[in-house]
Amino acid sequence: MSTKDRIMDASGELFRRQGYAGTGLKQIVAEARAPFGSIYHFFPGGKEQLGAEVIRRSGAMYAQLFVTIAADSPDLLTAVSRFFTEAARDLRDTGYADACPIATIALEVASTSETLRQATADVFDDWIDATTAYFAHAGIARPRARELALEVLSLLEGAFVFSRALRSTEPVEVAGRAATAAIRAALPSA
Amino acid sequence: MSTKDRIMDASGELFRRQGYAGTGLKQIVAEARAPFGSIYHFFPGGKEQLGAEVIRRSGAMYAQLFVTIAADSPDLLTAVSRFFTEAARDLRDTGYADACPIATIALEVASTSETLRQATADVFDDWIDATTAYFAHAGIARPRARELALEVLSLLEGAFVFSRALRSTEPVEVAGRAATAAIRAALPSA
DNA sequence: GTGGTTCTTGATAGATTGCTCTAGCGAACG
DNA sequence: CGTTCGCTAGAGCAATCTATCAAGAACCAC
Repeated sequence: MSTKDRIMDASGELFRRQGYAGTGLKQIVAEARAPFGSIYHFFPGGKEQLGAEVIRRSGAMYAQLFVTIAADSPDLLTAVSRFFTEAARDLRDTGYADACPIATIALEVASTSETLRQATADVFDDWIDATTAYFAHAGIARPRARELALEVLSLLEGAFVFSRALRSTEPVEVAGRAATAAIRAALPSA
Repeated sequence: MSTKDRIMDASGELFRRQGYAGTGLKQIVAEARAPFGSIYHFFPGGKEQLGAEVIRRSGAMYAQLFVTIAADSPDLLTAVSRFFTEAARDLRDTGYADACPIATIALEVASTSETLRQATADVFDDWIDATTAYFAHAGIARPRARELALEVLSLLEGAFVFSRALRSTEPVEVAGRAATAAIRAALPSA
């Protein structure tokens, strides 16, 4: 794996777990087993450019994770249910460290760095649009599909906050059931 | 107002907006118009003790905010609806800076400081228990009331993440409608 | 007043931060 | 072989971080 990839992987993992401000560049190169200078070779814009690229890449990878799960699920409800179940399992298996790859950064930078805030906003917009389209494809009218997308994604992100702090999968599991219930109610008959 | 109170107020506001790691003690004393040494006079445990006390106090104040709104609302649905509407208004009025007082810290410290993680967990446990009791008092069976509490609180926290990043009140407004719909469906008849 | 306690105050230490800089390695190409 | 170029490598800089310390100010009990 290339040095740039190792730096981005290490950054993504550290940012996700301890945030942007809480992660030093020295810690990143140590984790990535990369020379310090390489950061500024690949990311001349410094920490902020690294942060922006990591946000966009991590966000896209997380969206892809849902696509993969949806691809081999028989229907929409199963796909969503599995995504929450998988998220709960990942949380438990990582000691409640790995939840949303960008939520921690999003809250940190929303009022401190316009560049990074924009990166998180772009990722979230993509997620919302993709989820809306996915629900619309299942027969839910567009405006309702968007509301439902925001509802399901909010349930996921909010449950992550509680599950990580409480060190319990209960919030994510409950949120998963609430999400499928909401979708089932919005689906055109049955 | 006492120096200690000014320090805690300033810390609460800064932690909420830019996180724990992203806020320096120098910045806190500047904002609080307090001498630097006073931090270590009132919080001998340093930044971590200050953080823990701010988390517990901010968490309790936020719970009190809901109690106040609920006190002069005719019923449960109105109270919840008003809380989300109020949250959306606060977000807009502060330039999308002030949302949950401890969510940013909660995600940051969940895997880095057991002391602070415990403080956020205690606050969240209180919120969940209080909300569960509030729903149970309205006639919803206990196990279902707890699930509903987790669902509503997750909707709120998740919507905060999106609203701050997207600089839009839409997520919080949609979450508010979803929360009231879920409660209405769980209420014993009508 | 006097003694004692609480609080204020900022200089300073020591570590760490993001970042810059230069030197050198090693493969590709004429 | 010699030159070039992408990348490695880490020493070092200015700034900032948390934390400590000792001295002074303000207040209370006696």
